[in-house]
Amino acid sequence: MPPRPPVQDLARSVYLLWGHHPAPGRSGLSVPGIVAAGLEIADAEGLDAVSMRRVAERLGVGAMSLYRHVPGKDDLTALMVDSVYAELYGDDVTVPADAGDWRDGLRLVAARNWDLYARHPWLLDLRPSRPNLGPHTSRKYEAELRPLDGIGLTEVEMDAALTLVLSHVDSSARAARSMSGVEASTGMSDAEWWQAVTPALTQVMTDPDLTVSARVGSAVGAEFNAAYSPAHAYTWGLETLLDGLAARLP
Amino acid sequence: MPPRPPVQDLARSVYLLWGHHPAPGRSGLSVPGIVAAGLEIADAEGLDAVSMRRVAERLGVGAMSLYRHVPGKDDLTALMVDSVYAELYGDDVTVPADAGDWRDGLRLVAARNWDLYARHPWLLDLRPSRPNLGPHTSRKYEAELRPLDGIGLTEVEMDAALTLVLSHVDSSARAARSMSGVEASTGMSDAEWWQAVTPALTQVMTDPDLTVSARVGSAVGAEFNAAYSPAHAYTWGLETLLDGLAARLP
DNA sequence: CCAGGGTTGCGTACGGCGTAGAGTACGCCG
DNA sequence: CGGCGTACTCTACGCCGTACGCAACCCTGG
Repeated sequence: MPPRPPVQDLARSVYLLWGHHPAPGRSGLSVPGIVAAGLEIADAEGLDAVSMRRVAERLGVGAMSLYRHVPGKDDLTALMVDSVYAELYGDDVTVPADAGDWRDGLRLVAARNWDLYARHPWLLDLRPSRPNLGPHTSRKYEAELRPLDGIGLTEVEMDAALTLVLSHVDSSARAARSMSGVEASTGMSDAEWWQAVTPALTQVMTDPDLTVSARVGSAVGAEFNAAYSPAHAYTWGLETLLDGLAARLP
Repeated sequence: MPPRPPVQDLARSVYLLWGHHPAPGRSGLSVPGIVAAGLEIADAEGLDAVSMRRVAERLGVGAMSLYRHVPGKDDLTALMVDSVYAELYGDDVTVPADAGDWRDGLRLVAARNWDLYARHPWLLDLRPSRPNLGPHTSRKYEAELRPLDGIGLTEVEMDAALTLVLSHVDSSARAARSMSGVEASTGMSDAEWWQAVTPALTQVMTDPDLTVSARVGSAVGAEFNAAYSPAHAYTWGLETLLDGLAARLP
């Protein structure tokens, strides 16, 4: 059982996210610089490669120097997340709502998040935790709720609807990465992996009950090797969701 | 860049999942025993508490002894996951399909997964990776696809529809845990956390654009403190999804 | 110009992790 | 009872996050 963090630390984390951080010292070290270094490492080598020592090394500084500016690794990660969320809609929280009707708004929301995952796949590796309360995260939430405002949903339903859309994007992006991108972190493409695993699998998986999944699996596999586009699964799921939401409107 | 795992290791992992493991040695150490120990630790203290040393300690054995039976930590985790999936439908892959029409089938699938997350919250902490190809995972997939068979969807759509439902359960379960359960791993309840964070947040979050999210946030918060049930968000989202799927049928 | 002191940065160290590889002790078979 | 193969364990390596205390620096007051 870890010791409970003092209230003061939680407050400090909030202040830090909202820009209350010390001015650069004599080595030029600053919170934005540290976050930028972390982002470069994460974008290039994945989340696991981001350690305090690596970040410090990239900045030409001792590992412990970072702690003058950032309380710890978790706060650094939170800062990184909040930082990339700034890319979504610029500073304009009305972007999704201005895209058209509520369906167009949600399509834009989904597309922007989809693209963000493509640029920063490490976002998919974050461990679930408390909500991140940074400024850009807040504006993201605001911007993404707005297209749902005034169309007949309760507040709680608005939140649930948005969550539905975002979690679909999340899982689609995960599937897409698993198909085309984990090579960067494992040194092995998805095709190579399947090729390596299939012999053992066919030898051992003799379960006669697996009729439907065998058919579906081979169909999906066929599409994979052909021109299967995870973007298609993403779009299909999104439109399905939107139809479901439409059925919930007055 | 980590070294790519030899093909042989991947095959070994598959064999291991499907029950090809050495007989217990003189200290009684066996793969099922190791997995059981890991599960007890994970259920009681979360996934982070499961280290090779802890598992070995619980079995009264040296840490390295585990490696005679299990190639490494990742394989142990995969075994743990496959093991809990056995709880879902027993050995009967027809359970969801027998629940009624396809909607009832998916409702049952969702409910069983929801309950599984309640029993084993650490499932939410798994890092996304390659699919787990164990026997119970395979039967899970089969069982959950069956209610979708023959209702007019293509194979690829069947897979997408199932993914939609499962990812909704996943994100709902995550929200539910964040509301009522992270205390076990952080030593602090959600209410305490909000209470600790709110003062700093209100002081710093003065963004005038946050109109909709302020309203939604406070509405959701009000429901939280009252009789808000994450189960409601789960049910609402599920029914929305099912309506959307219905609209996709011929 | 110098002295003092507070701030900033860093070196060392601790306790953890996963696990490679060499060493040990056990049980079985002859 | 001897010997041997295997099941287990020990030590060690290179990582991790970070507590602690010292050193180097800048800024201020004289």
